[in-house]
Amino acid sequence: MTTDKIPKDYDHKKETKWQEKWQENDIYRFKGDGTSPKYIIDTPPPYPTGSIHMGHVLNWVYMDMIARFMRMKGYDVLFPQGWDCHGLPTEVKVEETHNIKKNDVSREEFRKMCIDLTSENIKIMKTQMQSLGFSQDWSREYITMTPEYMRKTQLSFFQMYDEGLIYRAVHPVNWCPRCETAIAFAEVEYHENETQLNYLEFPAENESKGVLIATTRPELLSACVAVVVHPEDERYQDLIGRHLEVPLFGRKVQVITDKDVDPEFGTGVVMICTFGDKTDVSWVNRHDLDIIEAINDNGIMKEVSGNYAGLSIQECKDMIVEDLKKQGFLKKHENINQNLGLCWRCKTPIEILVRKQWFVAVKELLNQLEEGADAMRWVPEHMKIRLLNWTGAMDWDWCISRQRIFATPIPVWYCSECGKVQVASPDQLPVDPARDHPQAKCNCGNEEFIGEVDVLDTWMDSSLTPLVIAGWPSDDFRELYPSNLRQQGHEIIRTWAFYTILRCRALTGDGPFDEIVVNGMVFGDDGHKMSKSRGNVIAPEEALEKYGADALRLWAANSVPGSDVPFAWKDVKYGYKFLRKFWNAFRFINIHITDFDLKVGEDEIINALKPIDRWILSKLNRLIEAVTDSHESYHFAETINRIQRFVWHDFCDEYIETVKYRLYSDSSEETYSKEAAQYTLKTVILKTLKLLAPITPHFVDEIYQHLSIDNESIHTSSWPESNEELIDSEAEEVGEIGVKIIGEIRRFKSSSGIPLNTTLKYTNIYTTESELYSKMKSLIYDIKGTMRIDELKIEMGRPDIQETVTEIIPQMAKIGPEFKADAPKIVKYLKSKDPWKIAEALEKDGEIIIEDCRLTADYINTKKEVVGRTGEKVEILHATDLDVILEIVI
RNA sequence: GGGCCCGUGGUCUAGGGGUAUGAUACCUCGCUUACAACGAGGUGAUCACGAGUUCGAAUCUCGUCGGGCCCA
Repeated sequence: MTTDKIPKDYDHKKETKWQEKWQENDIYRFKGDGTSPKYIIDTPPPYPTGSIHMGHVLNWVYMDMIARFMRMKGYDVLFPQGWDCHGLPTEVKVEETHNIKKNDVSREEFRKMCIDLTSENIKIMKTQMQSLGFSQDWSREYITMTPEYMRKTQLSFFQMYDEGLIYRAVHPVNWCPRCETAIAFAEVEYHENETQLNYLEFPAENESKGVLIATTRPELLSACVAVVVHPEDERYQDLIGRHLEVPLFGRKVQVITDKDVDPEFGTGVVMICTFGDKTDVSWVNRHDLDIIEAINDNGIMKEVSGNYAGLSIQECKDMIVEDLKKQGFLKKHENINQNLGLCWRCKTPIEILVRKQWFVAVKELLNQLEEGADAMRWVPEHMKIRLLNWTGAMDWDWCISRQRIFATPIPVWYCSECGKVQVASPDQLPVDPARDHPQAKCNCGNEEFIGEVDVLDTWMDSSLTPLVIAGWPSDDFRELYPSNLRQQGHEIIRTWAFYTILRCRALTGDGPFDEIVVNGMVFGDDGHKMSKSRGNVIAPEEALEKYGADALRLWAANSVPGSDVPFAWKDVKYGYKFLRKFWNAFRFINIHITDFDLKVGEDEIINALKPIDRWILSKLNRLIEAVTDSHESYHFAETINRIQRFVWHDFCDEYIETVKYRLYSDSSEETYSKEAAQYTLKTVILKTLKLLAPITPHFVDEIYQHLSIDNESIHTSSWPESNEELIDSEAEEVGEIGVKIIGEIRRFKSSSGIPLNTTLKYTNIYTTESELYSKMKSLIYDIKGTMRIDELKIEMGRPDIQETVTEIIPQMAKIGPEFKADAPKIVKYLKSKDPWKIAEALEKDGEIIIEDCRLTADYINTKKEVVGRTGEKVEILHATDLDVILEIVI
C-alpha cells in the first residue's frame, strides 16, 4: 500500500500508461505449456479498413471481458488477433489513391500497393485496439496476406480439391460488369428501384393473334430460349407446347410450363432469356434449356445480339425498345418497382453470366454443417436457427473464384495440350501460378502450362482462423483445436460462421469451436445500424477522448448477447459517473485505511465484525457468486448492473455512511470496532475491484496500485472466491433493518429541513415484535452514531399514540394459489370495506370469513398511519414495511 | 416476399403466469469532515393492438400493426 496523495479526480487520460505497462510486462501472453488449462478464443479477424467502429468495440469488449475473466479464473488464455486483408475495397482504394486501373501496372506492383495500404491500416487499427485496453496476445497476430497464411489457404484448397469438395465447372455466377469479376451472393446488394415493364407481342406460329409477354429486360431478347406459363393458367392451356416467334430476332421458341410462374404478374407469360435473373437460372437448369450468352464481361452486347452487338446494356435496351415500338411489337408499358441486385462495392447492376469457375461443393457438406452447428452451444440459442434456415435455402454451390489481384491465388495450372488441371506441390507454396511454374510435367507429357489468374474469395482465407491459430497443418494442431469460443456479430452468421463451420468440418472432421457468442448490432440515434452510408456513425475515438476506454467499455458491457445496442452518449457518461463515484469512495476509504495494519488474525477481526459489517460482507459474497455466474453465462448486462448497484448504493450510500462514526472515533465503545470497519472497507473495495477488472481494466489497476503490496497488476491476480461462511441471511436481514431505520430518520431530517449533521436530542423506537426488537438492539450504536442521536432507546410495545390502517394490500402471490377461483371475490371484498374495519376484525378474531373462505393476516399487507401526537415537540414516524414506530425529539 | 428477433413511464431498459426493475430526463428539498459531476424525496406505464387459455396474462397461444437484422 502506498501513502501517495490520491488525486482528487479520476483521470481517464492515464489509461495509456496502463496499456503501455501491460504490453511491456507482456501479461497477456499465452503460455501453452500445459501448466494450466487452456482457453482459446477464435477472434474473427476484421477487415483492415483503417479504423475500428462501435461494432468492433462491442464485439471486442465481449471477447476481452471473457478473456480477462478466464485468465483470472486460472486459465491459460489464447486471445489472438488477426486481419482479414484481401478484398475488393482495398483494390478500389488503391486505384483511387494512385489514380490507376489495376491493369495499368504489373500484378506484383499492384499487389505491393495493396499490401502497403493494408499494412498501414493494420498499424492504425492495432493502436486503436490497444487504446481500448483489449488484451490480445500480439505475439500471435496473423495476417491473411502474408506468405505463411496464403500457404495455409492454398493447402486447404488442395485438401478439399483432393477430396472432391472443390471443383471447376461452368456455372452461372453473379457478375459485376464494372469490376469485371464474379461476386458472391453475400456481395450482392438489393435495392428497390423503378423500371419499365414492357408488354411485347410474340407472334404465334400460323396465327394472326400473338401472345403478350411482360418483361423488364427487352435487351435480352436475343438470348430468349423459351416462354413459360403456369401449368394451371386457364388462359394459356392451348398455347402449351407450341412455338412463338421472338420479336426482332425471328427465332422460334417453345412454350413450356412451370409452377414458379406467377400468373398475377404481367400477363402471366414469361420469357426466359437464359440468365436474366435468378429464376431464369432455375428454369434453364430444370428444363435443360439452351444457353445463349448475350452479354460479355464488360457488359457489352455480344454478336448474338445482331444489330445491337457492341452496345452497352443500357444503349441496347433503349434501341430495342425503340425498334419494338416502330415495328409494332411493343403494345404498352408501365412503371413498376423491382429489386435490383447491385455490386456491393460499386453499385453497378449485376448480371448473371456463365463462366468456368471454381466452386466449393456446399450442397454435399450441408449435413456436416448441420451436425457441426448442433454440436455447438449458441448464445443466444436462436441464432443457430438462423444458420440452419439459411443452409436449407442454398441454391448454388459457393463460387470461390475471383477475377482480382489482391487475394490468395488459386494454386493451379492448366496443361496447354490436354487442359488437365495441374496442382502445385505442397513445398512450392505459396504459389502464384500467374508468375510461377509447376514442378512436374503433365501426365500427357506436356511441360507447358497456362497459370490460373483468378484468385480466391477472401472467405477462403478467413474461414480458416480456428485452424490457423492452432498451428494447422502441423501435427500437433489438435492441441489447440477446436477453439473454445467464437464471438461475432449476428449479421455475419450466414457468411462467416457458415463458411468457418463448413470448411473446418471439411478439413478436420470436427467443428471449429465449442461455443459461439453472438453480439447484436450497434445502432445510431436514428434507430438503424451504425454505418457510414447512413451517416449515423460516432467514432470510438471521440468517446475515448471525452470519457476514456473504461467508460466506453461500460456502455458495451451493459448489453445482452444477440440484442442490438443503441449507442447513446448518456450511457457512456453514466459509466464515467460510476467510475468517478467509485474513485471518490476509494479516496475516502484510503484516508482511513492508509495506517490500517491488521495486527490480529483475520479470524479475530471476523469475530469482531459488527452487524452492519456482516451485512455488507454477506452481500459482497453473494455478489461474487452472482457475478461469477453471470460472467460464465455471458449475461454481461446483469454482471455490470449487479456490481454497480452494490457499489453505488449498498456500499457507498449505505455502508460507508453507517461506519463513518466508527472511523472518526478513536475511543470506541467496543474493541476492534474501527478495525472491523477498516477491514470491511478494504475487503469490499479489493474484491469489487477484481469483479470489475474484466470490464474496466485501466480503472481497477489505477486504484489497485495504491492497495497492492507487491506492485503487481490486478490482472495477474486471481478471481475472488466467495466466502460461504460470510453469507448469512440473518445478517442481511439485520443490516436491511438498520438501513431502513437510518433511511427513515434521514428522510425525516431532510423533510423537516434539518441539516443531516444536526444532533437529535432523543429518539425512541418502538416495536411489538420481539425478534425485530433484538435485531434493532444490536444496531443501536450504528443508528445512534450515524444519525447523531444523543439518546436512543429501543422499546417493546407501542408509544402512547393512535394509529390507523389506511390500506389493505392483498398478497396475490398467496391468495391466488390458495383460493384459486375464489380469489377475485376476496379481492373485491377487501377493496369494498374500510381498511381499518378489516384490520380491526383481523385483530379481534385472527381471521375474517368471506363466503366460506378463511382469510388470516398472512394474506394481506397493511399500510398504517399515525394519528394524534403525544407531545408538542415530539415527531412520530411510522416506518414503511416494518412494524416500527419512531418518536423523535429534535 | 422468406427466416429470425423485438415492441414495457417522454427516452432507454430488467423481468417472461401472482399486480412492473432500474437508468435517464423533469420537479422539490438539502453543500452532509469521499463525491453538488453528490444525496434524499416526488411526478410519470391499463407492459403496441385485438382475441383466446386461466381464479389471475406484460408474461403462454393465435391474429393484426409497427420496428430491426439477414436473405430473396
